[in-house]
Amino acid sequence: MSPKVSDEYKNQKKTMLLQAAKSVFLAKGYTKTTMQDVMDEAGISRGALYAYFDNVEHLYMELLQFEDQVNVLFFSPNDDETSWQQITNWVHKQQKEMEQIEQTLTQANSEYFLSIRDSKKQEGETYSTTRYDRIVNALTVLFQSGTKKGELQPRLPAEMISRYLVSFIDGLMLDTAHLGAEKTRVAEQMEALLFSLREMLRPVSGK
Amino acid sequence: MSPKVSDEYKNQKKTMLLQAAKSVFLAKGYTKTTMQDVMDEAGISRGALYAYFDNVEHLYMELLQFEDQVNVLFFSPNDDETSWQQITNWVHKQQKEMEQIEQTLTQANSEYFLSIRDSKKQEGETYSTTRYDRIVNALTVLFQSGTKKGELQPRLPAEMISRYLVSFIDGLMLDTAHLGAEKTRVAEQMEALLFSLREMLRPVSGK
DNA sequence: TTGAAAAACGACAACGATGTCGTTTATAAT
DNA sequence: ATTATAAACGACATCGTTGTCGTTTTTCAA
Repeated sequence: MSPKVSDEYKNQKKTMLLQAAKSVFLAKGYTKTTMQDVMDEAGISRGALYAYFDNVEHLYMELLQFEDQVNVLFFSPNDDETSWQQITNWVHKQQKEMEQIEQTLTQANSEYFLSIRDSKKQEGETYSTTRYDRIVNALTVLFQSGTKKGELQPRLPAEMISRYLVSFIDGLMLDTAHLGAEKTRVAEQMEALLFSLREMLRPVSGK
Repeated sequence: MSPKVSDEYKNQKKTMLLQAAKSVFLAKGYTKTTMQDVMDEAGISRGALYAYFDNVEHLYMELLQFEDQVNVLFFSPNDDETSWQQITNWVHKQQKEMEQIEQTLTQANSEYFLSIRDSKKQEGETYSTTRYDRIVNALTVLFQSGTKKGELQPRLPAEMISRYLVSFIDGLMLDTAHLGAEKTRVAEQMEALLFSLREMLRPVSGK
């Protein structure tokens, strides 16, 4: 008499299921994906899948958090690069993501967040809120530390610039998700973004 | 022996159905809306509704075009205002829309366009493409005519600025649609936008 | 090797939505 | 009034998805 599999086994299995789910979400987006799809993709039974996840929404939620976990690391304090370099790096990373948007959860993410509207009004503090705040905050901190170090001389409040930046990226991602990277001219738009950021942040030259 | 109702009657009825559909879409968004919902809202039978619209997607498509019809008028050539005034007017109009985003089809629009992904890849020229091009073009023309009149001295290509502007607006609308206008600080972000536009377009002062 | 407990299975009932189609009702020309 | 025709109705068969639950299989400790 005993519990039957290690907790590690269960974690591995869960991760496998999340991988299967991810490839379905990449192919079909969030809204059109069903539990059935995930079962088929994972080659697992109905009962087994439901033992791990209650429904598609929970499934996506867990996948999202799992993926976010990986991406947190980007904004670690970094003294090798100037603040402006860190900013342009981040911007280019976003650009890369858009240029291969088919291999990205961007579209599914948008669908997911849009679908939460009803559930959200009840609660108030949702993961999507937290997520938005987190990224805005990370950028704000970056701008502020750059300012303290004398590398930036912002002409607008740091937080305002952060939000502005996030809005632009979200919009370009959305448009690119359904029109494609060529149609939206991702590369050009990124130039325009950097132009704007330079005007807002005034990075001191040479730094 | 004869046809039974005037073609005008049918148009009126269609418009009524579109109104009913609109109020459902406002309440439930695109994805969650069913033909049944529209029947209930319109107080009409199944057969009648299907006589006018094949399915939800067609229904939304027609609604979208109907609504767009109304909004085309904004960019008429206008000599009473400077180009910069026209631009700020447009920006403020967008702001208004976001501040009452609950009464707006913004959310449903995003859902709708995101849901088209599969159908789109086949065709290539979809309404969403046309729509994007139309707005980009309208803004580009506005910037160019302002430049010719000597009211603007753009530091980037007009079309680049247009796309950039559209991306930002789309992003802020998306974020506002699921976080609310207070959370995203719409008003502040619009300030930041105007700051950027001023730097990009260099409107000559006094004009 | 055995047996208890957990994990995996898959049949099934229930639901909600879809699109069709035979029937009924309303319209307007005769 | 009559009648041909179209509009409106709503019952119905169908489909895909969901979540459950009794059964079978696997796992590991004793």
